[in-house]
Amino acid sequence: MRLVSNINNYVQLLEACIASKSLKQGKTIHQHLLKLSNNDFSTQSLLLDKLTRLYISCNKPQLAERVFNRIPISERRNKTILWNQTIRAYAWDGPFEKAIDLYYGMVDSGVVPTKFTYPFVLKACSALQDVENGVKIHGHLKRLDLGCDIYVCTALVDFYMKCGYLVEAMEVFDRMLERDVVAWNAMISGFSLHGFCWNATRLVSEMQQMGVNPNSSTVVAILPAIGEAGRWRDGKAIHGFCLRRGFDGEEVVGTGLLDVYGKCGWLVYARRIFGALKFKNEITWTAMIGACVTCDATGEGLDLFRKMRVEVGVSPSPVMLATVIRGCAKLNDLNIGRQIYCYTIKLGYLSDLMVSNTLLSMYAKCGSINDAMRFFEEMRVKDSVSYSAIISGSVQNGNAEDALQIFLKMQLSGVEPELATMMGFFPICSRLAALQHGICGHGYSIVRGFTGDVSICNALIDMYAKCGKIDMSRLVFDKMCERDVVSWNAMIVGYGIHGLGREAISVFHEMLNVGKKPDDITFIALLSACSHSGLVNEGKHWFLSMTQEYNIVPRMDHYFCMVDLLGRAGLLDEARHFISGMPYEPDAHIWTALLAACRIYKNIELAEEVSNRIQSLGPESTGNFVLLFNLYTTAQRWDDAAHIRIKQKDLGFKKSPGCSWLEVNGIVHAFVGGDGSHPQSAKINKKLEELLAEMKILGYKPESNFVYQDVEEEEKEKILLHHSEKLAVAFGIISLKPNKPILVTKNLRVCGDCHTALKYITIITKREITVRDTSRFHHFRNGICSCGEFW
DNA sequence: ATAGGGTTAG
Repeated sequence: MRLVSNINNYVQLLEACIASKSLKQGKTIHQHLLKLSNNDFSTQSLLLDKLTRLYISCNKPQLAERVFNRIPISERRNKTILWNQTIRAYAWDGPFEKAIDLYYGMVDSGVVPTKFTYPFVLKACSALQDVENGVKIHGHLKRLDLGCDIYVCTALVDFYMKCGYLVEAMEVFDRMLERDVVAWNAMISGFSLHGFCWNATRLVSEMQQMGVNPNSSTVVAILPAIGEAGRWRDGKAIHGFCLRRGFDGEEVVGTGLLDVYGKCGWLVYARRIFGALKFKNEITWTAMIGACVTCDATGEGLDLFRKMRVEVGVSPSPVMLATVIRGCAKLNDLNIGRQIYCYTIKLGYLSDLMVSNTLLSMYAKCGSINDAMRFFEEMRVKDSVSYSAIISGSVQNGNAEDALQIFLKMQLSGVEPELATMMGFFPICSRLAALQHGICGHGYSIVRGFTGDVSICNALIDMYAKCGKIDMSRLVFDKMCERDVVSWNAMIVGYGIHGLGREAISVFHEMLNVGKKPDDITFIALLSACSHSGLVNEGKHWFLSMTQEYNIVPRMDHYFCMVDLLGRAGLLDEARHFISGMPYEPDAHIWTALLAACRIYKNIELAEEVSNRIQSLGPESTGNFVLLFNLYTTAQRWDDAAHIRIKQKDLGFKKSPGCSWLEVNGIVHAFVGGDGSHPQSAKINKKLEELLAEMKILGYKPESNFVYQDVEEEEKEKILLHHSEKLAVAFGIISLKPNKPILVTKNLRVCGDCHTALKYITIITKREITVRDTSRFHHFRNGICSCGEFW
């Protein structure tokens, strides 16, 4: 036969193709052979062997496998190397499932895998995060006595680490008889990947003690963890190490180092490294732009972006674009943001999920929630990041109801809420006082293992506090293994809004005792807690100590707290004096706090002065009109009251309607004053009539001063009776079991008449009622409110 | 080696 005589020629040709990796020529020969042999050269195992090798060397594992399978099984059994190399080719860039299938095929054919098989099949398992098969394969190799091989063990460590099975990885590593730098690096990059910076650095010193020198891969592996943890001292030490060992010229090392400096806020060093690098690739540029953005030099970052495009002529990658968009978000400049949006379209990156999620978050951060929402709806593919971004964006822009709806939709869509999603979800519950949803989210977070995270617990503390369950906040707080400043702050805020000033101060003391440094927010929380509990001396003391002992320069917010504190306590002159002593020009907020105090203590003269000040500061807010109007009506100065109302109307300020809501069986029911639209409206009204009659017997008199409309007395009584907080409470009474406490949330301060009426209602119904208004909780019980009339 | 979502105050 001609073919037989020519085999050697073909073998030589194929070998040449293998050596030069020329796929095209190889394929031509393959075609030729098929024709020649009438599709029956399959008996020629030598040729099939060469063809398999050719396709492997050209990274075409699928073609290789097909040819390989035509070799008779009896012969294939002896070709372990070909099995291994095909698996390796699959493990290199997929499809990874094929690598695992082929491994099982190999075992089923009775071929014994070798130490060169396992690293690749394990790599495929970690790429797929396929723990089940990985563990099974680990079992196989134990039986083959490969459990001590250094390459196999390194591969196992890498596999377990990449799949998040740190304990298993450590077990394998500990049992290794010898460890080279690659084995150590596998452990180190594993810890680094999961953010365990401390473990990673400890291993680096351990390896040095064992006489193994870290190489540049070790450095590259550990740097991201250092940067993420913000440990710039370690970063500097590694930088020094790199200089001594001459690693600093490598692009990859330099990129890692400048990234660490950027993340730690040392833009100067980042710039220096960037400038010194001889070779910069696109990743280096991206890292530098990112460093500028992180260090609040966004302008510089955008300049670099421009420079790179013009001078270097590199087209930006999606990652770079995302970095630049993050910069735009930070600039809070929608104009630049819209330009970059167009640029994204031009580059064709709009379908890149990461890029579009960044854009989405940019719209939300720039306060353009409508753009964000539209963009979100138009996204064809949405993942948990997209949902998280739109949910937290909506809450932050004051739209908790929409955020809740989107969260519910997310669940229907089958996208699972992740940690960051819950981070946005709990503030929704806080805002709406939706306890049932909050508890549900807490349960979910436990199941998903999120509750080990400090920030999640912080969000839980805040959620329970704002849903009226301060004891639950404390429980979460006490169970935390570690606490950051936010945890302490959230706890202090919680006690503060419940009027538990003493407890707030005691938590603050605990905080100092354990050596946690309070920040500016801690003091805002502490001062406002004092203010809500009338702890004037304590407040004054901490205000002084804040500057003197903790070196915190008081901001406008701190001054606001102090004015509020003095004002609520009735020390109007002192408050007035305090304002004159401020180092800043007081803003409308500060004056409003004083005006509110004037209303409580009925000081019309000061109120008028303050009101003029506010007017001279420019645009007024509706609240001020209401305060002043309220003051005049209480003093029965009807003309002045009317004058204020006319002015308010002329200037186009409308009082935003009072709205109260409560959660029943996981559904939030909202009521506006005089609202008859609720399906149960008739029952609610009937209940209110009954309550009114009983209240009157106990001595309740409707305080018609709180009705701003100019109508008959009888009509005023009716308006009062249908204030939103009363509607919500009545609905709570008829729809919740008699022993259940009622929690109502209101968008404005609770009205004075309602405050009185609710005390009577707790006597009549023997039920606890809690109202959370804009600034605090009112717990009504047996005719008494926890606020001690401090509001 | 670079990269999207996040908690506390007002």
